[in-house]
Amino acid sequence: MSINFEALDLRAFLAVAEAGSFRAAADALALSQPALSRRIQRLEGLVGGPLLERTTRRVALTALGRELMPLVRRLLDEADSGLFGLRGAAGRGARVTLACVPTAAFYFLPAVIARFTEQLPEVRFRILDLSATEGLDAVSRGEADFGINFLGASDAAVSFDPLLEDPFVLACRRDHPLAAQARVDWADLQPYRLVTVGRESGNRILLETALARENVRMRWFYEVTHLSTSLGLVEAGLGVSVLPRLATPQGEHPIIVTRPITPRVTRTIGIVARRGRPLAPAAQRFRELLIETWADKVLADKVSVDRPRP
Amino acid sequence: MSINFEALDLRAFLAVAEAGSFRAAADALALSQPALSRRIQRLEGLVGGPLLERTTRRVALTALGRELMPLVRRLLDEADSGLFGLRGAAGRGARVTLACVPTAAFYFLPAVIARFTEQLPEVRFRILDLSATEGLDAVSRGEADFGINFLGASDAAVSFDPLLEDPFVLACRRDHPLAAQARVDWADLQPYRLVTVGRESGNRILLETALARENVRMRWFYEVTHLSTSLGLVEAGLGVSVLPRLATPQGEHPIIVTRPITPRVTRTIGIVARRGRPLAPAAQRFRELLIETWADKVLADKVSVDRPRP
DNA sequence: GAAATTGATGCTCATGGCGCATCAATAGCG
DNA sequence: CGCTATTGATGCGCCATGAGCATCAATTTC
Repeated sequence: MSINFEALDLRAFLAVAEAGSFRAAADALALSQPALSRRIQRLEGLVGGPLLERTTRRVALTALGRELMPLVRRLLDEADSGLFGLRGAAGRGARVTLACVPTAAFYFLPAVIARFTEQLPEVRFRILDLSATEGLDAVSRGEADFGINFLGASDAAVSFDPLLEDPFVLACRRDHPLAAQARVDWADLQPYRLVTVGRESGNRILLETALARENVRMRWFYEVTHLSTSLGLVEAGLGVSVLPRLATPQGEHPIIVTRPITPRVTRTIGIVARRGRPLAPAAQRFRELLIETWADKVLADKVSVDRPRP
Repeated sequence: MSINFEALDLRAFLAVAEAGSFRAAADALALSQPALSRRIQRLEGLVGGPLLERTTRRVALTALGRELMPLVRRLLDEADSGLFGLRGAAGRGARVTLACVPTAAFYFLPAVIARFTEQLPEVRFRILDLSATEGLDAVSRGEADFGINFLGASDAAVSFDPLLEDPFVLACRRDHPLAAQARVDWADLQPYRLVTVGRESGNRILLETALARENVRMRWFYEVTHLSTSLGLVEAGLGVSVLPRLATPQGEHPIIVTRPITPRVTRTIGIVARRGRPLAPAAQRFRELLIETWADKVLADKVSVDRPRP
């Protein structure tokens, strides 16, 4: 039969021996005096005899207690230095590598990285600013600990934890006729030249798939490689653009405004990570902080889109 | 901040590592599989990272887990051998020394020693068969772990835990006139020759003190050193005797009978132990068993006669 | 002798740990 | 490739445990 002590039992004994008082020891361990008294009694039960000789005014070790002291010191020293060393190894010098679509990177990461750095200042970050498909590949190949992406929900090799629903919106100049409307229909966009990203872009694929379901065809006049270039052309007055909300200017912009489009088309942004492979401690910790920070801000019901391969 | 692990956490981890299976490890530790799974999760939380990489069919240590293994082995080995060594010291080769008045020794001890020996067969007993005053001195001087005595209740140097109230009764031959009565008064004893023990005897002192309060004088014809000799003289027909109930034959005796005497005079038999000095583990254990065995058989309400020195 | 302080204990309540039921995932086999 | 058996994880309910509060008896100091 093994003896199932708790570290707190040993710490209680050590604290009493060093403080010479149950009350002082209780304070040192953030316990009440009765709680500490019971811890000592529990240890005495485990060991099989009294460890302390005490009156209401005096505490001293018994012979058995004196015999136990070096063992308790050794056990706690080894446990503390060993476990702290391991916990430190989980953090110190560690690097978290993330594959993020750019819009997500700038929106999600700064505040969370700031919080994280308060707790584990030595962890470094490597942020792969990639397209959605490239980011997904990086996660699948193990080149990134995890990614923030809007693709992956139907990929069996990765898990997908949604963070939020990001709607596609119209971006146009303030003096554009459509700017006068509080919201626009997809049909309202027909008369105007549209600026879009390339057809291999994840956003483009997503949008066109959604619009096909709504029986809507878009007239693309300008095709660019990056979403930020889209906004440049809109600002120059060459057309309007349909962009994810997070890709548009946050807050007031002197020239560009955004308008919601109905019927509403959204993309789900979430955390993608390779299945069956635990994250390194620092990455795991960061992931938890990310979810903790943004889960409260989910704009729609959190949707579990993680489904097994057929 | 310290890490408050439990020995069971460490044992769970070790068991899984050795068994290669949560279920097998759970069996080894007499836990259910879910309980063991949670123990592992708890340890991973304490350490700050995953210790095991597992699917439903395969369990392997992570790098962090491999790093933790030697520390866990060392901690548990040290704790187990150290604590078992101490627990053994509490039991093995131990000797319990008791100072008992003879009547108590034969009445109280046999059954309890039998029970005790079932649990700790290697503990030896030394029973000092002493008079009450000698027994009290032996306890006070530390020559005995504790004593069973009817003196000591008002002695500040010892604690007194009552076990039972033992009344003084009349012992006479079956053919004696007093044997015809169901009970006798102290006055009924006046016409007869009394056999008693020496005036330095604790029983004698106790009895005379009690009778003085009842305004009763005794006519002692025979004075002997031991209570057992009293019974011999009664049996020989030389007189009657007043003895503690426990000193008289238990059960049927062909020649001697006992009769209760009114008003009732009793002595309180209890455990006396030196104050402020914890008992050695085996003695403490025996004392607990003694109380446990006999506390249920207290003939009168348990009386707390232990009072502080003025 | 009174007062202050301490360790132990009774009591209550919230929490934690366990086992059961169940699910999803995995591996083996046909 | 589909089916089956088994496993680790999780939700849930229940019960035991551990904590703090109130209080007591004992000790020490003044």
